[in-house]
Amino acid sequence: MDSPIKVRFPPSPTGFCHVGTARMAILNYLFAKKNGGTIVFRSEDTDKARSRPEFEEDIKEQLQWLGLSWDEFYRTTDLVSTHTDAMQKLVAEDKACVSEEESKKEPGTMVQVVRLRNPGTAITFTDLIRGEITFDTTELGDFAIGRAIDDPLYHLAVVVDDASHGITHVIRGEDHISNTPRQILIQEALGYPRPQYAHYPLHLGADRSKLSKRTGDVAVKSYREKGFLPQALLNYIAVLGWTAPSGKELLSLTEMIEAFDIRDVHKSGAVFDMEKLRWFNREYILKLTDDEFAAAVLPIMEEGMQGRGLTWDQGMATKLLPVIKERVSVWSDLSEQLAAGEYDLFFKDPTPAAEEIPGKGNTKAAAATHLAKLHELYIGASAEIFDTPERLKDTVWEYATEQGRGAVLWPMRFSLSGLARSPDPFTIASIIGRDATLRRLDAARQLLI
RNA sequence: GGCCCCAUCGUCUAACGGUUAGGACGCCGGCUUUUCAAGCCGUUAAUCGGGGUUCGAUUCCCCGUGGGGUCACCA
Repeated sequence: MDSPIKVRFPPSPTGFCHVGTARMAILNYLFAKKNGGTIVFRSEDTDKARSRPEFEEDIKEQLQWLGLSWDEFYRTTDLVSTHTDAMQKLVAEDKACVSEEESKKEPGTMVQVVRLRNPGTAITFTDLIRGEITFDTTELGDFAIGRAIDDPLYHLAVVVDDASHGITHVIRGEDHISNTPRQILIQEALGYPRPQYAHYPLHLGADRSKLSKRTGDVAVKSYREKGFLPQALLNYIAVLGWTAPSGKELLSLTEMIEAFDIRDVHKSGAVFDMEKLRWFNREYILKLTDDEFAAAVLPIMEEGMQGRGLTWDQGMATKLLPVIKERVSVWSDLSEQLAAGEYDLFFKDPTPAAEEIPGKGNTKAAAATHLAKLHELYIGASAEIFDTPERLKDTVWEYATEQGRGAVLWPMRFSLSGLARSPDPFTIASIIGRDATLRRLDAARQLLI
């Protein structure tokens, strides 16, 4: 009977939750869930100077936002007495020693340091992702495991904590590969069992160096603030460095758990590609129901309208939803479009420049004629044609085709939008309605004479 | 520099000795009811180099080269 699988999320609360933290959590989560294991969230706060509660809070919050969870929570410092016991045991057995040394941080002052007496053996361990890895540990020397007998350092704390909690699998980034022999040495000195190790590659910045603040955005919170959907970020981070046997990229958390096998995690680092993340996000936006989409978009629009000094019109905004859906990959795109005034035309009449109304190669006189004709066709048609862009198109299509579509449609679109780039004229007309359409067509025509 | 890890299109990857080296994102081009967006279709593009092993290497081995990680009284 195998012992139950148990993994850990061991972030140190010395910074905000970044994508590397998320990646660590996702891989551990998928592995645990796939194998019926449990997860313990351990806040590694042994560095008292740099650890801060708000960082710990942020890490929990962002991980939960992504849809992840854990079964137990504790802080490394909760176990200091256990760490002290372990160090005392090592000292008593002469496997470690306490020495007085000159402080490296404050030269001149003497400080106590606990060091492991390194037997200098070769350590070989099997990595679930990379296979056998061997280190000659003599070069490590008698490395430090505590600042004092009651003040453990990272390596000692990790080993004692993992053993105390019965951790069976240590899944972490490859920056920990070289830490592994040290930790195994401590385990062996303490007589602890060795967990299974798996080291996954790191995410890289565009310049292929370790992803950092310098090489790109790393805070999960900043992606959240930009308006990325948690499912999309989660999916992208998971798939960047792991491929499901099916080869599918778009996977829900449930599907990922189902398909997960630690052996399918890649060996080499991958560049974090913002464009592809945006594509994932758009795919997830498209999966949203109309209600979910409206709930997310309307508040952003209201804020954007305020920013433009325009009166909020929820009915109009609601009619605009389909137009927005095809122009947005991330919510921040919408904020930017709003700020650029791209949607102003739906909330107030535009002020098109007369010279731009005809469009290239056409005269003002011709444009004025076309606008007059469009006005005539629409005013004579039944009001229901404004219900759909298709009917609005059908009403004038024959005329437009006959006169040259560009020559007719550009003036129409420009009169309605006042913009060189905008949604098509029929869509605009159906959204702003009959009155506004007729009014704008006529106003533009008058500018031309 | 020592040690460790890694190496297929621009990017993310598939191909577990035999494929016209496949897919995705992006790029570029085309189509669709003017512009923009979206959508659809299509094109371009890769096995780091050199030795082996083998009838046959992207795949196995060795050596280079390149990239990354790590060498704390941080985690």
